[in-house]
Amino acid sequence: MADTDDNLAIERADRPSSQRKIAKILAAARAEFFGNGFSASSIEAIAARAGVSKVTIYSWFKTKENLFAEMVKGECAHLSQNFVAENLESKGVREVLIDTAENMLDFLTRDERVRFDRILAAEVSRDPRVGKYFLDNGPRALLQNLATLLQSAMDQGKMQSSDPIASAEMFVGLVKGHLDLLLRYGETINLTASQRRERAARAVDAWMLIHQK
Amino acid sequence: MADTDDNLAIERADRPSSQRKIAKILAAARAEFFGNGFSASSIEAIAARAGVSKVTIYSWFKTKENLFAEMVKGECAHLSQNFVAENLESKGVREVLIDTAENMLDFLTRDERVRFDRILAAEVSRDPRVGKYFLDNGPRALLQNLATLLQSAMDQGKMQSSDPIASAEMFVGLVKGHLDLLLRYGETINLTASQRRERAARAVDAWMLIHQK
DNA sequence: TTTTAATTGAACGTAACCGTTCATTTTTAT
DNA sequence: ATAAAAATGAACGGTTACGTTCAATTAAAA
Repeated sequence: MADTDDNLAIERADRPSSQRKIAKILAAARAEFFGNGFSASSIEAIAARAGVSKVTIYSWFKTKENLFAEMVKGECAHLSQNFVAENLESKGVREVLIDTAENMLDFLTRDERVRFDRILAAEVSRDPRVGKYFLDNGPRALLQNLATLLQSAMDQGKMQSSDPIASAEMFVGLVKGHLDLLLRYGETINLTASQRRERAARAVDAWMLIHQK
Repeated sequence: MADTDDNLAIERADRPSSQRKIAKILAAARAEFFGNGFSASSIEAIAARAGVSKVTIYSWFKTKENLFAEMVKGECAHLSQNFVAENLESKGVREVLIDTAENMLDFLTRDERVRFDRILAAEVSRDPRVGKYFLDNGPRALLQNLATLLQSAMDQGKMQSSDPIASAEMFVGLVKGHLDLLLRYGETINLTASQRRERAARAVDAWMLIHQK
C-alpha cells in the first residue's frame, strides 16, 4: 500500500481469456443473427452458443444493437477483399478483367455472402450506420479499384472512357446481371468453373467492346 | 323451418364490411411489416392500426406467417408492371429501349420498392415461398418481356444476339449497375428526369453497341 | 500471495406478444 | 323480423426476452 499505489484506473480489458470469450461471443452472434435476423435472435441463445454467461455479453457489449453492429464490423472486414487482379502488364487487359469478374462471381454466389446481404439490408432501416459502413468498405472500394484498373488500361492506350466510375459501374452491372437478385430471393445457383469463366468472359468482352478505342 | 331450411353451410365471407376490414388489415400489415420487419411487428399493433379487433385478424388469417404471405402476394400484384414500352414500329428500337430503361430506373428508385426489397429478402430464409412468388411475378416476367422485345428487334434485322435471355440480363445489369445496392443499404438517390434519361441512354447505347449487326 | 478484475449462475422485475376462449354486440342477408 | 355470421373487448395462460442485480467463484496481474 505504499509504493505501487498510484495505478488506480487499471483497465485489463485485454486479458487473453477475455479476448477469447469476446471472439466466441462474436462468432455465436454471427451464427444467430445470420440464422434468424436481429429481432428473432436472443442474447440468451447467443450466450448459450458461445458457452458464456449472459452477463458477460452485457459487460462487453452494452446492448443487443451494439453487439450486432460489432458483428457487422468484423464481418465487413472479413468479407472485404480486393477482387481486382494484378499483373496488368504481364497478363494483358482481357485476362486481368476476366480474373476479376470471376472473383466477383465467386464472391457473389457464396452462401455466406447471400445470408449476410439479407440480414444486413433488413437492419439498415433500424440502424443506418451499418449500411453505410458496409458500402464504404465493400462496393465503394471495389468500384474505386476497378476505376483505377480501367485508368491503367487507358494509360496503355488500349481503351477509352469519358467517365471511369460510370464505366466501372457498367462492369459491375454486366458481371452481376440479376444473379444477385435470384440469389437473394432464394434461388440456388451453383456455377461450375467453366460456367463462371464463360459468364465472366461474356461480360468482359461486352465491356471491352463498349470501351474499345 | 320448412322451406328455406336446406342452406346449412352458409359462407358469407364476402360481405362488404368484411372485405373492407380485410383490406384495412392488409394495409396495416403492410405498414407494420415494412416498418419493422416480420419478427418485430406484432399482430396487436397491426390490429390497432387497422382499427380492428385482434380476433378478427386471427379469424381471417390463421397465423402471423399467413398474414405476411398474403400481404406479400398483394404487394407483388401491385408492384408488378410491364416496364417494356410498346410501339416498336412507330418509335424505333432505341427510343423504346430508353423508355423501358427509364421505367426500370423509376421503379428501382421508388422508396416503396426499396423497403419491400429489404423486408422480403430478409424473410426468404424463414419462408422460401415468398421469394419464389416474387421472382416469378417480378424479375422473371420482366426478363421474358425484354427478351421478346429483343427478338422483335432482331426480326426487324436491326440487332443480333445468340442468346436473347442472356442479352436481356445484360440489359438489366447495365441499367441497374449497382444502384440497387446503394439504395438497399440506405443511400438516398434522387435522379432528376434528365439524369434518369441520361443514364438510361448510356445503358441503351452500350447495349446496342454490343448487339449491333 | 495478494489484490484486482472478470465471470458466473440464479434470480428478479418488467414488458411484449402469440394465439385462444367466451359472452356480448353489431351487421347483414332473407 | 329473424336467424346466421361477423366483430368486439376483455381476459387468460404460456412463453420469451431484455437488461439488471448480487453474492460467490475463477482467473490473472503485481
